[in-house]
Amino acid sequence: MRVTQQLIAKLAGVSQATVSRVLSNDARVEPAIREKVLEVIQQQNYSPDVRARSLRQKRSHLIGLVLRRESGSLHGDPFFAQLVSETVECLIGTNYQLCVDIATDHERQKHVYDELLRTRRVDGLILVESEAYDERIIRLQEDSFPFVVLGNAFENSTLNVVDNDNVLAGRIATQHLMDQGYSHIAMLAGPPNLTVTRDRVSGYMEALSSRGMKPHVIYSDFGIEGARTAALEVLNQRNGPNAILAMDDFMAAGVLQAARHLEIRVPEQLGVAGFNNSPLCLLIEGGMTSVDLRIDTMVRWAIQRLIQVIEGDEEAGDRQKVMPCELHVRGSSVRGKVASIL
Amino acid sequence: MRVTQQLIAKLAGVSQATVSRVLSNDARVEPAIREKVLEVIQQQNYSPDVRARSLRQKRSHLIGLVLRRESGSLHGDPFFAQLVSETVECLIGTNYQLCVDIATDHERQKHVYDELLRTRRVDGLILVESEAYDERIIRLQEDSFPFVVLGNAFENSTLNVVDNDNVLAGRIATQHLMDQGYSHIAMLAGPPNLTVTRDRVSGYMEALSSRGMKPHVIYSDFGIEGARTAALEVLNQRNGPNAILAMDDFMAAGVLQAARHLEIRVPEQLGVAGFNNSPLCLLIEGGMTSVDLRIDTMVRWAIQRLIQVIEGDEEAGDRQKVMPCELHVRGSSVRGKVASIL
DNA sequence: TTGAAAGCGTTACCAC
DNA sequence: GTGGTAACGCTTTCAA
Repeated sequence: MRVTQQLIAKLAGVSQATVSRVLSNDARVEPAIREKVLEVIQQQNYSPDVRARSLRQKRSHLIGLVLRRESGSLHGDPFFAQLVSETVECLIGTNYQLCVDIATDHERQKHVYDELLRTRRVDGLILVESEAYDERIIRLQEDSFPFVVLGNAFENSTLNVVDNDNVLAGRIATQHLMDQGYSHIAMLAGPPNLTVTRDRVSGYMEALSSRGMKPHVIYSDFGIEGARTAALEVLNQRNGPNAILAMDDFMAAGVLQAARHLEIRVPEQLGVAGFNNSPLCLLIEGGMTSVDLRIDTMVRWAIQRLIQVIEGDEEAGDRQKVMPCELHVRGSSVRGKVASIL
Repeated sequence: MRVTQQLIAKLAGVSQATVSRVLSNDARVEPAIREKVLEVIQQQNYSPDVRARSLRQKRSHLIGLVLRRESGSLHGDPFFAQLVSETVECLIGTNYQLCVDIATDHERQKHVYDELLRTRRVDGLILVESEAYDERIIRLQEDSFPFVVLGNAFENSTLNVVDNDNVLAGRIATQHLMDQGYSHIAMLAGPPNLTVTRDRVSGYMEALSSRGMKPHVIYSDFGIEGARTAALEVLNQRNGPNAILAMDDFMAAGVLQAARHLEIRVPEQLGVAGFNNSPLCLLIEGGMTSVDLRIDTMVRWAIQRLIQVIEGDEEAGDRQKVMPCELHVRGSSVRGKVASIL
C-alpha cells in the first residue's frame, strides 16, 4: 500500500491539509507540528505523488525534447548525443525532467505533438531542427503552448528562438579555406529546405563572392554514407573541388573517407572543414577543422528561457538570442605543417 | 479553457461516462452514439489528459532511463548516444515514452531514485552501467518496482537482466590479437569495480593463459582523455605492449591518438581493438577492430521485458538473457594488408 | 494556526 | 447500453 499524505497525517495526528502545508513550506504552521510531521515523513520515506500534484497544479515538471530525424540515422550522430546529454545536465538542479521523443516522419510528428501536448504530458517543448516553415510551430503558437526553438531562424519575431549565426559560421569557414589558398571550394550541404542549410550556404556564398569566386553547392542527406557517396561523385569529376566544406563533422568524415578511397591527400590536395566541433574532430588524423557552434550554451539558454516562459516570467528575459560561433582550425585544412592534436 | 470529457459529453448530448467508454473502446455503446461522440472529439481536437489518467490508473506510461556517469563525460560517448536513440526508437509503437536522467554522483543518484520512483513519475526503470553491488537495486527489489538491468551480471537470479557475454567478448578479442601475432597484449580496462570491466578482463585473461601469455591490465577512467594519458604512459615504457585492447571504441581512439603522438605505427607496431563497434570504428584510418555487443538487440529485449513486468505479465517471458557478440575485424589489428573500410 | 471540503480530469463500479 | 458517482492523491480556499 502506497504511503500518502493521508497516512502521514494520521500518524502525526494532524489533518492532511497540514501535511500539505509542511511540504510546501507554508509559513503558518506551528514549529512543533512541522517538526513532528517532518519526522513522520522521514520515517515513512514519503514523497508526494507527482501525478496527483501534476493534475492539481496543472504542471508536470516535464520538458519535452523533440527531434526530427529519420529512424536509425541517429546512431552515432554527435549532435544528437550532445543535445540530449547537455539538456539532461542543464535540467539538474531545476525541478524539471526530460522526456525525449523522435518524430521520424510527418505522420509520426503529428502523433508526437498529440502525445506530448494535447495530453498535457509536458509543460513545454524544445524543438530542434525544425523546417523553416513548420506546421507544428503554428499550432503551438495558436495553443500558446510554451516552447523554444533551437537552431532556427528568426523569421517570426514573436517566437522564442536561440540560434547560432549560421550565416557567419558559413562565412568564416569559407574565408578560412580561401585564406589557405584553396581555389575551388565546394559546399556539401544538407537538405535545402532546412534553414540551417540555407543560412550556411548564404554565408558560404557571401564569402566566395567577396573574392569573386564561383559557388559549387551539393545537396545531400545528413549522415556519413550520404556524404561519402556525394563526395565520391564530385571528387571523381574532372575539375573537381580542392576543398569541401561539409554541413557537419559527420559529413566531413564521409568526405575524408571518400578522399582516402580515391587516394586524394588531405589537406594537400583537398581541404576539409565541418561544423559542430564535435569530439570526432580530434579523432581524425591531424584533427579536423570545424566551426564550434556552442551547442552547450545554446541548450543552456533554451532551457532557461523555456522555464521562464512556463513559469510565466515571459517578460523577464530576451525572446531571441544569437550565439556567436568560432572556428577551430586543425590539420584537415592547413596546407602547411599539420598541427598536433594533443 | 481546456477541452475535457465533460465538454465533449455536453456537446454530444451524452454522459461523461459514455465518452470515457468510447475512448476505451468499450463494446457496450450504441454505434450511432459512438459515432456522434467521435465526431465531437475530432472536431474539438480532444485528447484525454494524461495526468488525470495516470492518477486514476496508477500508470504514467513513462519509462525511466538512468545513466550513471560523471557530469560532462557524456559528450560524444557513442555508447550513450546509441542507448538513448535506440531506446526512443524501441518505444515508438508502444504507448510508453522515455524519461532520461543522469546520476552524476552518489548523492545525485539517491535524488534521481526519489524523483523517479517514490514520486511515481515512471512506471519502470532501465538501469545501465550500475555497479556490481548497487544499493539502488536492493531498494528497487524491496519496493518490487519494475526494472530491468542492462549490461550487468547475473549474480542475483531473481533480477531481470540482459547482458552481453562480456567474458566471451574479452576472450574473442584477445584471441584475435594473439592470432595476429601480437606477443605482448595489454588491456586498457575501465574502473575495476564495474562488472563489465571484471568480465572482459576475465575473458582476456582466460585467452592469454590458454597460450601461456602473461596479462597486463591497466585500469583507467572511461573517456578518450583518460585512455590517451594511460596509453601514453604505458607505451613510453621499455618493453611496452605491442597490442592494446581497450574497454570501448572511444578509449581505443585515445590509444590511437597516443600512438600517433609517439609515432608508433598501427597496426604494424601496435595492434588496437575496442568494444561496441560504434560508427566511430569506420572513421579511423583503415577502420578499427571492435566487438559488436549488439546494443540494439539488448535494448529491444530490455524494453520489451520491462513492459511485460510493468503490465504484470512477468511470468510470460524469460527473466534473463545473454546476448551473443561478434568480432568485427578491421585495419587497426590486421598486420597484413589493411582492409578497405568502404 | 488548523481542519473540512471542493475540485483537478479521468476510470470503473453500480444501478437502472 | 447508459448515467450517476466514488475514488485517485494532491493543493487551496474557506470557515472556524
